[in-house]
Amino acid sequence: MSEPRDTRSRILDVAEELFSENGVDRVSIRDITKKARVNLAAINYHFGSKEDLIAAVFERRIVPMNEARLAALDAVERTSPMGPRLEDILESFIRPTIQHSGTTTAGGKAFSKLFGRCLSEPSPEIEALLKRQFEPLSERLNAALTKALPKLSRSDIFWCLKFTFGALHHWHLTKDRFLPAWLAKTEDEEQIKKLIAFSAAGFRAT
Amino acid sequence: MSEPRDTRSRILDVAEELFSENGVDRVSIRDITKKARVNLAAINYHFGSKEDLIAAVFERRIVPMNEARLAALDAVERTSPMGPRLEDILESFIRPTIQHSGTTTAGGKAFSKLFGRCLSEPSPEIEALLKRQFEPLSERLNAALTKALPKLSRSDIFWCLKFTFGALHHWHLTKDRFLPAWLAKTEDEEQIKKLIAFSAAGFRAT
DNA sequence: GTCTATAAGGAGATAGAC
DNA sequence: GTCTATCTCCTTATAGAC
Repeated sequence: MSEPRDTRSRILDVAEELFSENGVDRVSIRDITKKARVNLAAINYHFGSKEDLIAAVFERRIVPMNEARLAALDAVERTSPMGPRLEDILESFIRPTIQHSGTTTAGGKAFSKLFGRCLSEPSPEIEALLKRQFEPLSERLNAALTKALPKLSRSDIFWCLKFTFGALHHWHLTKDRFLPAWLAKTEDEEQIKKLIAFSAAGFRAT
Repeated sequence: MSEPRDTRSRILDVAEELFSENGVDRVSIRDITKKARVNLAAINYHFGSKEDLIAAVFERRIVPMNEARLAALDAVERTSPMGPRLEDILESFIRPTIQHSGTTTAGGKAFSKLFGRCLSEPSPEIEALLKRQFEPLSERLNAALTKALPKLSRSDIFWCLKFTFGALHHWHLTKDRFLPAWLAKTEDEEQIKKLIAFSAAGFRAT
């Protein structure tokens, strides 16, 4: 089970690893097919083009991640019919970040870099992909937050959510880089809790 | 004055614009020399290689930006010998972001994308460049924040600063993308103030 | 400093056999 | 579905004339 799998999956796994390690533009389809030990023509056969492969690699992670976020938001809204606490709303979209691009698997480690790359990637295809994947989630979060913080304007909520997402993403992207020698090791779980507290206070101060 | 300039500067200007628009790997030296109306061989003559050109483009912005951050930190420390307020420390590194990669010039707009790209760029040269450019600033900020928030541990300060930097960077990178139709237009100046208040509350809640 | 010409190689994609 | 062979194009970098 650790090696066979079908050609398509092997390509996805290797592509994710290499893309995040070296950047999509610096990885050739030759690099991928060689490492995956599949034929050079397999990528074009299974995915159509390199561009479509990039989208497939990305969607394989982001779709379940955002589904988990929506499910978590559903869950807290069901539990608190009066509207969930701010912290619970924030947790519903922060926690799936580490659970689904988890630090456990090699591919998971890879994904945050790939996502960061997509954010600064100006390709219209990727821009559309991001919009499609995040718009419904963003709408739901904004609605829940508006209910939890009735004194804030919609704009304020939108921008605070952007700050929070930025903090989350940058933490995830660089949590094992640029660390000073004196820094104590901390569990992801603890850092998530800190981020939730940090952001919640930020929202309330606005 | 709007067009002549020397070959070297013309290359830097055009490279910054094209790199951020299309990504460093998707821009060839041919694209740059053509648009800058200089000879194809000029990049290798003036900069040595494409890689060195990328570093030069990046450093041209980041060096003065971080100098401005350090100068602002010096200034608030001089004004408050007992140690500056948390908000003033945060402002000293947040404000230069918009002033130096300013939204005024075309090149400035370009820079935040280029920076985002560098953060998710795994090239060892760029990683070293970032480290060299940010380590002294990070040390200074951590020291000032430790003084302003004596109850926090060094680790907590480090991670909160990372959250803040992430929020700042992501805001800057996406402040004119992924915006819902209903969103009211806001000035950068106002958003900076919101970010300072947001982060300061986050630090104090930790 | 600037230019032309070219070297030397890697890229994505596909036709067509098996 | 898989493979080989190949087409076509574009890349960075440099040698050497002006």
